[in-house]
Amino acid sequence: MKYNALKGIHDIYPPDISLWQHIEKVAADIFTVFGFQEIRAPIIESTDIFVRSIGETTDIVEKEMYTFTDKGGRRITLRPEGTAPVVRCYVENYLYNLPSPQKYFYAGPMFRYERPQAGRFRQFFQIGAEAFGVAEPKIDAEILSMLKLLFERLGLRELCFQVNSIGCEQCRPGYRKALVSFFSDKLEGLCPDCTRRYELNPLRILDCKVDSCKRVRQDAPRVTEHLCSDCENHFGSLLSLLELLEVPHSINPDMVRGLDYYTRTTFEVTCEHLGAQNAVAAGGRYDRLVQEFGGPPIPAIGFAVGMERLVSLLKSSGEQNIPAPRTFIAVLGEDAGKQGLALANRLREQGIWTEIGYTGNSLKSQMRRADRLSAEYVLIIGDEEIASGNCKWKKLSDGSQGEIALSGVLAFFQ
RNA sequence: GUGAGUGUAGCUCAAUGGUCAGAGCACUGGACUGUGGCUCCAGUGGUUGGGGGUUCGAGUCCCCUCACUCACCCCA
Repeated sequence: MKYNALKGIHDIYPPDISLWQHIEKVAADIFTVFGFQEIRAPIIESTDIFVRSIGETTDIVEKEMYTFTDKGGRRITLRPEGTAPVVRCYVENYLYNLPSPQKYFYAGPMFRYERPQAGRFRQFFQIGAEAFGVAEPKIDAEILSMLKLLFERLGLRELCFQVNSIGCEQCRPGYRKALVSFFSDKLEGLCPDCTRRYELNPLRILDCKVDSCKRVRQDAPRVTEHLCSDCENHFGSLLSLLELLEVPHSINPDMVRGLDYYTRTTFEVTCEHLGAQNAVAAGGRYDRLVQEFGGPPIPAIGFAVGMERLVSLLKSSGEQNIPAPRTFIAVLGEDAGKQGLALANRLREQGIWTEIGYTGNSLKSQMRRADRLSAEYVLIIGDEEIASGNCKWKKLSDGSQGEIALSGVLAFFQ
């Protein structure tokens, strides 16, 4: 019987894994200098947590969640995103009593039951960050410049930073009304999906890809023109801070995020080389969620980076650094096999990556394997070497070789 | 959930309905009894995704099914 991984769920293994590790390391380093600390929230939570935060009528909650009942009859869901568990943790453990702001980052798998396509999987990894306790747009700008630095460090170019403000509970209802009245006499020009959106969530008509909908909405009211004065000031200062921090960006008033908890600032980082799923990172402010989860009214903002999308961009844009062993021990014969193994062990104890050949293989094939591994040195041990107490070394990059005492090998590599 | 496309060796791909389904790469060995890359030679590797049908004959045509891919939708 041959088994396959589940649809939309992929293994990650060498050589790709080194790229994943590299991204995770660079991200952790950058987040750390911005004062973010790692947080590890569970992968499964009560279903309710996601329903309440993401929104009952969103697609994620309505049809994309992996939900089951556990043996105790509890409704459980595999997290479809990372913010809700972090907020739950923040509130449950009274982390708002710690000095503000509290800033966290996380990395791990998320799950959504969707039809897989380029850049979209049922299990996908996100690296995300959340900052609690600052209402000022300063932190919004910091977060965006942190993302800019991350992508720069990873060597990514041609990214497009888009920002928007979708207002707050004060001004959004008014904007929604304005949209509804704008579209009320234009319904026949909209696609079937948008006529449904008109009822449920008219803001989503703004990011429909159908041409006729694009035409119909051309003169639709802009969210940025319907902000209350607080939101307008907030957005205005964010834009000027982005100038100050030299984060190139464009304002996209049609950008509507799919999660209900967002307020004010929303943003997306997209790349045209990604295909239909072109967002490599996205996020926004969620000033009401902590309170919604039973905490005090604490503002917050966060984002998530899509690992698979990032990996695919990095794979197509640069060459990978595949890690290589420092030395390869080629052995000829039983005794040499044993001595080589013992030597390998001593080298490894010193933190030197050592590979060893197996006596069944010819020297030629062992050399070939050392070459394929890109080992820096090969040590050759056979009967002659055991008898003389020396072994041969060869540097593969230039072919130079020589002899050293078996007892001096450790020093040779240090 | 809807639509389209593709399934042949580990990978990338050939093969008018007609001998035994091939090539390159990779892997193993040899040429070079103990020295990698380059070259040459050989070997390993296939239920042509699975099932049914048409036919003297199916990798090729038809039907069903499964898987994958892309797009819609949705989103990281």
